[in-house]
Amino acid sequence: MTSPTIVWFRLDLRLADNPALHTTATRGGPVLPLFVWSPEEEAPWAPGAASRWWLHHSLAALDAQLRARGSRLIVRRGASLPTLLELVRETGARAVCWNLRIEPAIRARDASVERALTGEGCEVRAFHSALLHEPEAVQTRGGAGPFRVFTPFWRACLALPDPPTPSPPPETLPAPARWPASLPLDALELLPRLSWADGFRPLWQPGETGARARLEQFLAEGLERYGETRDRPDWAGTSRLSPHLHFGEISPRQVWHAVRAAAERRGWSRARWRQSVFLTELGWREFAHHLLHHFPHTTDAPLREEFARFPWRRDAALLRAWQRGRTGYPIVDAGLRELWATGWMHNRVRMIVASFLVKDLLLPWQEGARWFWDTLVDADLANNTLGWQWSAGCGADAAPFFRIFNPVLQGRKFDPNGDYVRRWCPELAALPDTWIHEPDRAPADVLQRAGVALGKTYPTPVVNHTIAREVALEAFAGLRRVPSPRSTRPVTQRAKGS
DNA sequence: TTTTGAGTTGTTCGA
DNA sequence: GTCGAACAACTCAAA
Repeated sequence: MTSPTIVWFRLDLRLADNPALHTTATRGGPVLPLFVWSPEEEAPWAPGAASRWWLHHSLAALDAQLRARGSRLIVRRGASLPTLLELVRETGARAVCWNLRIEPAIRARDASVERALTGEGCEVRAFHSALLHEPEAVQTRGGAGPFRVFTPFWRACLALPDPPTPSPPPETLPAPARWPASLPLDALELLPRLSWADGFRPLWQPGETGARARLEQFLAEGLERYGETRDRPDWAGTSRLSPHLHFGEISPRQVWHAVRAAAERRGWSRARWRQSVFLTELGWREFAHHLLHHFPHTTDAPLREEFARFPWRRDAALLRAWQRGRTGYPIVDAGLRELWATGWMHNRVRMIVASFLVKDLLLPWQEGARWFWDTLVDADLANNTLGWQWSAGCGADAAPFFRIFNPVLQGRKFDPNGDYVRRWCPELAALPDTWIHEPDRAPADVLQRAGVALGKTYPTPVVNHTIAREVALEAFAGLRRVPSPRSTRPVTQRAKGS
């Protein structure tokens, strides 16, 4: 009998389109599915509290699926390498397979694990499956380094051959003669001690089955009008696949090919589905991973170096007001409360609250990235880093610095009836539409009739947006006044009118 | 090498 | 109320 092979599950908690599992299952010999909980190795970006909640349920789902195929998930806790070596010794395994991750800390760890395992005479095989295209496969024509602008990056991706067709889940997985010990999932203590995550459960179905169901529902109901509906937080216009994609319960290749199949059923042209807004969002996920792969320091430091001397504020009270959804700007507060209650926030609102933190409050984007990291069930290092650097204007393909969201206008435009605000800020629910996004300007009698007492039942604005905008523009302009050390040009004149 | 066109997601102001 | 222009300058990617 062939010796057993360990399949080391990480962010690929699925059976279908899982090359590490597929390769192992097809070559015969017992399969040992393993998950190792080693958050210390991911520091300083170990999974946050909301991610742990998701991970617990996703691992339970994976174990159930494995058991349906005569297998099971071995759960261990501790440093990856000694844990793997121990299992190798216990079982006589001769090979370890996994699917690659691109996070800097993980890449470094995997490299040393691979060296050590190989040194012990263990075969190691690592596969790409987290992206449509391997990071090195997407290159500028001149070979002048990685892409830093989304549009040409995505054009280059679309010019590549379609990503490989996903493999089906293995029908059976040969079991070892004797199963090695496994911790019960609860021993990992992934679930919160306090019951703050109770609100998550009815909204999400972690695991491969839930991911597939979510995708099918979106393809049936959301794909057609995604371009128009995706910006409306009061509607369910987005796919909500992000946590499933993050944990690898579904792969971008599966999404790609499912979109293609759905489009072909509807007779869409090849150009139409490949250039659809939804697949372009998958392109942003690719781009985020591409950037993290090539610029690993950007998780903590701005890509545009001049932003390192930006005069960010340090104000714990302001930060706390933002985190708790008590800024006095309803669309901002609604978003942050949705995040707290559900572990997720609509993409449009993520941009609004990010712009508000960075440009209205002048708090460092890293604080926002940290908060999202701890509270989002879809917290993903590549996407989170890209999103925050983009919002702060310090990233690769960043928003121009003068693009400062007006939270009142954004609210009116994307939550025109105030349904989203009323849902998450119920203390404002009785306000008429006219004032729902701007309660501090509502006449006193309107507030009274709606039962709103500003400063008591709902906060007065923590900053005046008009003034905050001016201050932010001035601070961003200050970055330009100081020439970079290597610059030989004269100091740029301030724009007229200042 | 130099040049050229372009760049997710916006707001404000003035006609 | 609506519409177009201005808001900066820079860097990227490709010709």
